[in-house]
Amino acid sequence: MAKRAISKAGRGAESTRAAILNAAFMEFYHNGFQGGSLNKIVESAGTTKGALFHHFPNGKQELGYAVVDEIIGPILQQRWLESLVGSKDPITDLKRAFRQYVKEDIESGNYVQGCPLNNMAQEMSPLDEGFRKRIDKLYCLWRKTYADAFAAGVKAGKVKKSVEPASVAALIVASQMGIWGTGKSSRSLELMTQAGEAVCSYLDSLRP
Amino acid sequence: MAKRAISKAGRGAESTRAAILNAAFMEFYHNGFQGGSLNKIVESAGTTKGALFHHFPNGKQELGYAVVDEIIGPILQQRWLESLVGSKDPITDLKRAFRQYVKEDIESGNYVQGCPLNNMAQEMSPLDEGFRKRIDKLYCLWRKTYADAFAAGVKAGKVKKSVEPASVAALIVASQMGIWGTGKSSRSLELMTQAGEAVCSYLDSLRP
DNA sequence: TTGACAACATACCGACTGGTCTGTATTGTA
DNA sequence: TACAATACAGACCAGTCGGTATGTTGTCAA
Repeated sequence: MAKRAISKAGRGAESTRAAILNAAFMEFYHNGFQGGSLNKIVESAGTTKGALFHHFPNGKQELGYAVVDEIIGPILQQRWLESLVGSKDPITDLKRAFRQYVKEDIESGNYVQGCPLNNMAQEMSPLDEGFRKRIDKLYCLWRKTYADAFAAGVKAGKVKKSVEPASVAALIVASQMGIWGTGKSSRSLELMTQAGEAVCSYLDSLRP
Repeated sequence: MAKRAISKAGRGAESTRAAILNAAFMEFYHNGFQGGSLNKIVESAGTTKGALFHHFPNGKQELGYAVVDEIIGPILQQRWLESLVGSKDPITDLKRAFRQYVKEDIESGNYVQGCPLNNMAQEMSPLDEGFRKRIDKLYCLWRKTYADAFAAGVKAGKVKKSVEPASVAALIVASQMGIWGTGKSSRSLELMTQAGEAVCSYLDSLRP
């Protein structure tokens, strides 16, 4: 059998797909899924509807699913999960991550757009079961990674034994959703850092 | 000068406005502001575009603003603020409110649609400054009410003196946004109650 | 009784939406 | 070299959108 990925008519089949995917992510990130326009997407990707419906035959929905799976998922992985897997001291690592990313998103101005995953979740979860399942899968992974880290922290004596890893993980993830959501409507870096620091002091209260 | 509110041609001027407003709230609550359709709104309100643009000359935007100010604001007031103003023991009162409303929203099924204010905030804050300001005003009031209650709790000896009321308030409100957001994509009552209980145990850690 | 005006209803508009269809150039394969 | 398949481009489509213009009806002050 021939290698599919290399076959390319026109020029750069896989790169065209990637361009559409990235443009779609940006469009949906800024205007929402329902508000996002396929015309704008193909325009900013430098291609046409023909290409879009060639790579995503089921149109907008399939494109949205692909954005969640292939763009947002990996972002979550690298941003919040990678630094936690295998951690023996989740409190220290989480505090560092919180402070770093709050600072980063404020400086880049990205905080006004919020968290891409949360945006999709709030808008599309109630409207489309396919979206909901994909999004839920990511949030489950997110919570599980945190919970595993807390369980490891308990074993390593860095977290007090009375904490329920799953409960704490659920609260931390929820807090993150809320803090980044707060930034969107308040546009206040003080408020985001304030809430972030409150999480940090909560985390400190979980020390043995 | 004549009383304006009583003058009514057709039948029930003010009640027509209210019907449109309520229909708009439901439509936006279920489909988002951008996804919500004016045609659907007037249909389910049992009226027409003429009436809508008579009462809201600036169209969809003005209608959206009115939904935030006249529907969502009062809901927030009655649901989360009324029980906290003048409270001397915010920890007890907040825990009760959390448990009550988690239970209530699960039983009614409303939890799949999330918090109306948060929905609007996530979708519209980055896109429209008028929305953002109105929404921010409500969140500020929300946090301030909590912060005042915590300050009173400190004075009354029901909350330990080391807590920063403003920080704790910011975190609690953010957590609420996150918990109700979690419910939307997970559809898991266990997860919502679990996160809710984690908040309760966090609140307990703020006792003197 | 008679305007004047509020309170609608209805028909209609251009813009834009997601989506399809057909044509065409490029490519690997036989 | 012939052929089929891939990878697009661009025209086109029906439907829906928010919004407007005009018409009609009920109410009230004069």
